[in-house]
Amino acid sequence: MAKAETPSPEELMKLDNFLCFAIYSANHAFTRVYKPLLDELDLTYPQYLVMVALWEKDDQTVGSLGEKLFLESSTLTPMLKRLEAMGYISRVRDRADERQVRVRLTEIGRALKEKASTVPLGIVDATGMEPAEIGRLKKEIATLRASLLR
Amino acid sequence: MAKAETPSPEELMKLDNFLCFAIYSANHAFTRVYKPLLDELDLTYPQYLVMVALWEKDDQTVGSLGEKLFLESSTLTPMLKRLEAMGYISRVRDRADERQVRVRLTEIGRALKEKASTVPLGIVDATGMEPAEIGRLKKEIATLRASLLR
DNA sequence: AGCTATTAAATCGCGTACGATATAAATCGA
DNA sequence: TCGATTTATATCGTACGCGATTTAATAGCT
Repeated sequence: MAKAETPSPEELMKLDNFLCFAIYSANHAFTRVYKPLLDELDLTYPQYLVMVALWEKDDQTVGSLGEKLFLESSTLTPMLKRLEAMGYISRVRDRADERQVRVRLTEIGRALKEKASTVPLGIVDATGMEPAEIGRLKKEIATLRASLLR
Repeated sequence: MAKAETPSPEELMKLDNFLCFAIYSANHAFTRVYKPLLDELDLTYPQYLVMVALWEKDDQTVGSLGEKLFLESSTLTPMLKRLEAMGYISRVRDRADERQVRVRLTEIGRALKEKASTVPLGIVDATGMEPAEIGRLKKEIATLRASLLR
């Protein structure tokens, strides 16, 4: 019986057959969908992800945020400074270990969670997918990410 | 019988349940996997995607490249200038329509395709997935992208 | 205690990425 | 044909994102 064939090098070199490109362009597409929703909150898409991480667990170090978001301190530090300047978070050196910086929500930052509560529905809507289907795809991609980072 | 329930707002607000975050972080993961492979070619990951598009179809305008890659001229113009400075492509105003810039591979740029031919295999390998599975996932994500851009 | 190694953030340089705007060329209409 | 509109790139300002390096603080070892 016919086995699945290894794709020819020609087929492998077509942009539209690249899984990485699908992900690359879907990521940009998400950014565009989020833009109008996040403009209301004065957040960029990456900033929003940081806020989501903090709403889920307040008082984290730069390092632990970086682990969760898969970002380096060289990316986070400037972003966090902007969020601080906007009054959404505070950045304070840890008294017990002065190497670490503790990132905490301000009252305003915490309150923003309510205002942001309608965002996920808007996104789910834009995907045109059922929640269960979204969950399955999300899981598959998270598994892929884990393989890539191995 | 039990129907799939709509997730609670609490569940919806957890970072690890975000499809967008899975894609966002998988995209970064791909960038990291590509890095060592593309260093050999002196290309960044986005530059590589442009080259792939040109290897597939030479002599394109900035606009048509942008459509295929979902990028704006404000992103492409500087990128293309770098690829031109590296000697991989040429940028020439179209004689018939001076508004357009035709992007063409140089001999060196064309030759680079051979050197890049082993890259896709390395990536497939890093995904830990079967080609058929990769194709299916790629298709799902492309469909998602289309929904988001609708 | 004192020296070394490690760790956590921050800084720097470079390359995307986009929205808004500018510039220049082609098209369209009266 | 000429003026207004549209189209194709380019430019500018802002914000990621990372690798390499720096700085400062802690941990670890003798």
